[in-house]
Amino acid sequence: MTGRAEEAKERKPRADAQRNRESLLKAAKAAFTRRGAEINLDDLAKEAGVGVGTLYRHFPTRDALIEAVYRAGVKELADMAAQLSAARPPIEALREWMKIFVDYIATKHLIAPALNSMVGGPSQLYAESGTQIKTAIESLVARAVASGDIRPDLDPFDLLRALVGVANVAASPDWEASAKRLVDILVAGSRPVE
Amino acid sequence: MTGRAEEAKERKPRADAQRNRESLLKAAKAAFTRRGAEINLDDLAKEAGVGVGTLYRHFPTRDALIEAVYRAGVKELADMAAQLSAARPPIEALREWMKIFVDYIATKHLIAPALNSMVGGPSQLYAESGTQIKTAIESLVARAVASGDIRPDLDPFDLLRALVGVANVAASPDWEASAKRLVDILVAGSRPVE
DNA sequence: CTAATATACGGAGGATTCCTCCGTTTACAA
DNA sequence: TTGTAAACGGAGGAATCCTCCGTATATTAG
Repeated sequence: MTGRAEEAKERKPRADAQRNRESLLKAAKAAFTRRGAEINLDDLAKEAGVGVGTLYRHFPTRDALIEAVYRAGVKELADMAAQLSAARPPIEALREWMKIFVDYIATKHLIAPALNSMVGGPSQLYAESGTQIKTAIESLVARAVASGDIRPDLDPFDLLRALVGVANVAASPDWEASAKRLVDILVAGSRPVE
Repeated sequence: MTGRAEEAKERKPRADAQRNRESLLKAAKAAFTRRGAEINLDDLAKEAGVGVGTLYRHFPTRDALIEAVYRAGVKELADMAAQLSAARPPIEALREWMKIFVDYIATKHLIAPALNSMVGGPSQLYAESGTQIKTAIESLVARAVASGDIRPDLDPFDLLRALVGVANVAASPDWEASAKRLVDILVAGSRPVE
C-alpha cells in the first residue's frame, strides 16, 4: 500500500516566509532598541520591507513580537557562548560574551515592562531564559577557572548582577560604553590573587 | 500707590485643580504599577473621576504623566528618609527605607523605558533624582554608622545597586517579597564584624 | 517541465485609541 | 453678590491598530 506515514505529512516552511520573519525580527530589534516598545507597527512593516498583513500573520499581537525578539536574544546569547568557547581562549571568551550581554540588555530593558505585563506567561519566560543564560555564563566561567585565569570561588551570577545593576543605575547616553568598560574591570577583578 | 509688587501677582492655584491633579497622579501610579506604561488614557481619566480634557491639560503628553509619576515617587522617597530618620532608630530607619525603595522600583521599572526614550530629557531627570536618592541613603547610612550598627567602610551605593540589580534578575511573581527578604540580608551583612 | 494547490503576500479600510478644541461651569477676589 | 480668570467635560477629527480577502508564489506530484 501507499498509505504509510499518512499522519505526518507536513510540508517544510516556505523560504519566503522564513526570510520575511527574520527580516521582521531584525527590524523589530533595531526599532525596540532605538525607541522602545511603543513603535508604530505599520511603519515597522515598511522598514522590514513587507506588508502589515505579513507582520500580523507572523506576530498576531505586539506582545508576540516582543516575546519573539526577547527569545531570539536569549538564544543568540546561548549560541554565542558555545561558539566563543570553541574559538577563543577561556578568559577572552568570557570577556567577549559579557560585552555581548550588554548589547542584549539594551534591548531587553526597553521591552521588559511589556513582558512583565503579559498575564500568565512572563515568569515562565524569565525562568527559561534565566536558565539558558545561567548555563552559558557558568560554563564560560568554569572554563576560565580551569585554565587558572579566574578565581575558583567566583560566583558567575555576581557578574551578571553587576552588569544588570549598572545598566539600571547609569542611564546616561554613554551608558553602553561605560558598561563595556566595566566588563574589563570585572574580568580584571576576578583574576586569582597572586 | 497701590501698584507695588505688580509683577508678582500670581493667584494661588485653584483647589479643584489641585485635587484633580492629585487624583490623576494617584490613578496613574496605580495603573502603571498594574499594567505598565501602555494604559488607555481615556479610561485613566474615568478612573480618576475627571474628563479627558482635564487629564490632557494637566499632562499634555503621556510622557509628561509618566515623568510626573516618576518625580512624585522620588520626592516621596526623599521625604520618607527624613521622616524615618526622625522617628526611628538608625538601623530600623535604613531597613524600612530600603523596603519602601523596593515598592518604588516596582513602578519605576514599568515606566523606565518610556523615560529612556524621551529624547533630551532623561539623563537630566535621572541625574536629579539620582542625587536626591543618593543623598537620602547616604544620610541614613551615616546615621547608622554613627550609632555603630553599620560598618564604616560600607558604600551606600552598593546597597542601591544590589536592590536594583535583584529587581531585574528576579522577575518572578514572588519578586517583591523576595526583594524585601534581601533587604534584611543586606542589612545583616552590613553590620560591623565583631 | 507543467499543472495543481497549499501557503504566503500586500494593503484597503473598519475598529479602536488618542488628543484637541471650545462652550459651560466653578472658585476666588473685591 | 458680582465679575472674571481658571478649570471643567466630552464631542469628534486625527492617528494608529489590525482584520480580511483577492492576488501572487513556492513546492510537489506526475
